Amino acid sequence: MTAPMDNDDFPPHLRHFEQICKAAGLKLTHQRLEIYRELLEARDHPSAETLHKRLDARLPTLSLDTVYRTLTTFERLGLAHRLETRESQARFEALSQRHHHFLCDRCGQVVDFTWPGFDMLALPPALTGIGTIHRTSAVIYGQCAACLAREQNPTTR
Amino acid sequence: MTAPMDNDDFPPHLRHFEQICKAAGLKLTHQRLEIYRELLEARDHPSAETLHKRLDARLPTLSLDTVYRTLTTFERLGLAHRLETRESQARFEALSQRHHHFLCDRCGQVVDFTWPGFDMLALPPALTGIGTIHRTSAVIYGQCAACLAREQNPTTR
DNA sequence: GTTGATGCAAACGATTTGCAACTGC
DNA sequence: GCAGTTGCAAATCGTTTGCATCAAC
Repeated sequence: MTAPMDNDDFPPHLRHFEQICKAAGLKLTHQRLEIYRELLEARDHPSAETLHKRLDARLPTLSLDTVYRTLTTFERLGLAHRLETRESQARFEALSQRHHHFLCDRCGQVVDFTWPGFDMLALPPALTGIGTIHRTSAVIYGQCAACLAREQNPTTR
Repeated sequence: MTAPMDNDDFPPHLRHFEQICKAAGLKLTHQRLEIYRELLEARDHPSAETLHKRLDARLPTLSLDTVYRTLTTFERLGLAHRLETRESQARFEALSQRHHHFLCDRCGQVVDFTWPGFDMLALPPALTGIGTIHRTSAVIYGQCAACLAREQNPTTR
């Protein structure tokens, strides 16, 4: 509809995307590709609406519902995670290296961090027989330095 | 409005509640007390709507908005946690002993489990200087045994 | 009596859905 | 050409809010 699809000069990470879609019997649409690309580049756990805004320049006719539908599809395919935040808006991230999340109780900011000690931890015995484990994740709640500073020094210093 | 408040024969955990409210300058209303009591007894991370239904017998005039408002207040006071689930409905739990959550990707069920190994783990160095830590929590995603069984043996056996 | 809390109804906002037109395969 | 996908608009549903009344202190 906008530009022709040049499947042959896909960079490696998009070839991987192509294969996943093909294996799942999903069509490789222009919209899906661009949404995935945008999510891959995003470092800030964007919401569906944020992604939609960012894609507006490249795909002016892209609808917000398609972004929602596509992100849900990605989640099902294991291409994206839906973050559990305390906001009403869900936020997404493409899968990259193993990391965890710090959530600021004040501003709602999500900060990624790595935690090798946690990643290496043996699963708790209490979970024996619970079923299959897909993913383990640590979430740390607190107040970020910026919010702390803002409260202690409302204006300056 | 319904029954008189007998502040003097409160069980210990409700006296604690009374003190927290008093310290925060909040009125000890009948509704707040009953919502807290119900949340304390609940073992299943009820949603605001579920709590409202359960309280209907005791407080027929209780409105759903009050449940929402009250749970938000409890969260602010540190009397309850809002769970981050993948459902649209938020779910709450009163604070009890330290535990973590297993979330089934299929049925959305939340299962509590203890994980002493995690609780004893040192915080990751990556978080140095991030701010103040309020709470750490582990979330494990997977498929519960019931959902596994249902998919392998759709009908019987 | 004063101040904050409640109940009601209406608003809000994120997300989902029905459907007809369209496009990748 | 067919099945799956999109865009549009409308619906859905959890949650929040304005406001007048009411209860706790």
